[in-house]
Amino acid sequence: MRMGEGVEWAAHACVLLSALPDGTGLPAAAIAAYHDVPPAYLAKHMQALARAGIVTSARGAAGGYRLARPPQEISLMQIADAVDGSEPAFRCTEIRQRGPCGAKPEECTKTCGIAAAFWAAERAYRRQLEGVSLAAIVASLTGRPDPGKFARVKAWLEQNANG
Amino acid sequence: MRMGEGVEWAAHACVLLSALPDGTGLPAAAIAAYHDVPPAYLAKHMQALARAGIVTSARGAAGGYRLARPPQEISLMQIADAVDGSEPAFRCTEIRQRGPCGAKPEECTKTCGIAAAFWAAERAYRRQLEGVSLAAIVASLTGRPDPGKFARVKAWLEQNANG
DNA sequence: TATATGCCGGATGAAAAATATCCGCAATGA
DNA sequence: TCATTGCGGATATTTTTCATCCGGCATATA
Repeated sequence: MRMGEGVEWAAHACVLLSALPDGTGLPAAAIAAYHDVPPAYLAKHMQALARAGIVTSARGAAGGYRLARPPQEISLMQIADAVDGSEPAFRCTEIRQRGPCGAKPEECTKTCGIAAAFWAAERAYRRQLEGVSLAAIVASLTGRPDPGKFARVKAWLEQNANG
Repeated sequence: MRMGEGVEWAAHACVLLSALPDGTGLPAAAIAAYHDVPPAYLAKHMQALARAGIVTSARGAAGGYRLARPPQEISLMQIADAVDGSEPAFRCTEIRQRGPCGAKPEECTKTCGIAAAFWAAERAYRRQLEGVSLAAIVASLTGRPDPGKFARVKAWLEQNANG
C-alpha cells in the first residue's frame, strides 16, 4: 500500500504558500522550482488543491496560487484527499458471495467483518491526520532556531511572487 | 492509496482455515475454488502467509495449508503485512533538502514534520488492526444464527481437506 | 520404489495505475 | 495587443499490480 508522492509535494507546497506575503500569488512554476520537482506534474496537483478549495488560483499575468484559508483551518487529511482521492484503501469485493458456499445477497445485510475492520482502521488514520493542521506543521519547522534560512526563504518568495 | 486485493483474499482464506478440522490441511487450489479466485495467484499469497509464519504448509499428497497458531493469536495487521508488505504508505523523499533554499543534510537531524505526521497516522492505523484478531472476525460472522450455512461449509471442508 | 499430489520459487507476460509532458484555450494585467 | 498564467484534455512513459506457467522438490500411498 503506497501513497502517491504528489501528496508530499502538495503538502510542502502548502507550507511554502503559508509563508507567502499577503496579497501576492505564487505561480506553479515557481513552486516547482523551489522544490525541484517536475513543473508540469506539480501543476496538476496544484489544480487538484484548487478544485478542493484548499488554494485559490489567479490566472493571467501577476497570477498564481495562494492559500484559500488560514493554515490553522487546513489539515493534512484535506490535502491528501485532494491529491490522492478519498476512496478507502481497502476495497471489499464481496468474496463472501462467491464460490460454492457463497452467501446470497439478502444474507449480506451487514458489511463483511473483514472490510469493517479495515475501514475502522482507516477511520483511525483519518482522524489522526484531520488533527494535524498546516499551522502545526509550520510551527514544527520554525520551532528550531534558524533565522538565516528563514530570511533566505522570505527573500526568495519576494523575488518570485506576483501581485 | 489502495491496498492490494490479495489482502482481502488472504484474510478470507484464514477465516476459512480457522474452520478446518484438526490435523487436516487444505490445498491452495481448494481455497481458491471456495472463494472463486485465480488459483495460481492465490497460491502466491498463501506462500507469503507461510513465509510470515501465519500458516504452515505441508507438501505432497495429503498436504495443504493450515493455521500456524490459534485464531486469537493472528491479527489482521499480521495478514496485511505478510501479503502487502509492511513498508509505510508515505515515503519521504526529503524534498526539504532540494531546490534553491534546500536544507543541508546536517540540518535535518529530525524527521520532516510532514512525514512524521503521516507516519503517526499510519501507527494509529496499525494499532487498530493489531487489535483485531482472526477469532474476533470469525465471531462476528457466526454471531448471527445461520446453522444451515455453517453445516454446508463444514461439509465442503470435510470433502476437500486432506489428512 | 513408483506415482500422484501439492508446495516453492523464479521467469514471464498482461493489465492497470502512477508519473510526466505537451498543447490549445481562457483569463488577466501591463 | 501581448506576455503571462491557470485549466483541462490528450498522450506517452515508467512502474506496479495482477496473473499464469513451469521445473523442482517433498511427501503420502500403493
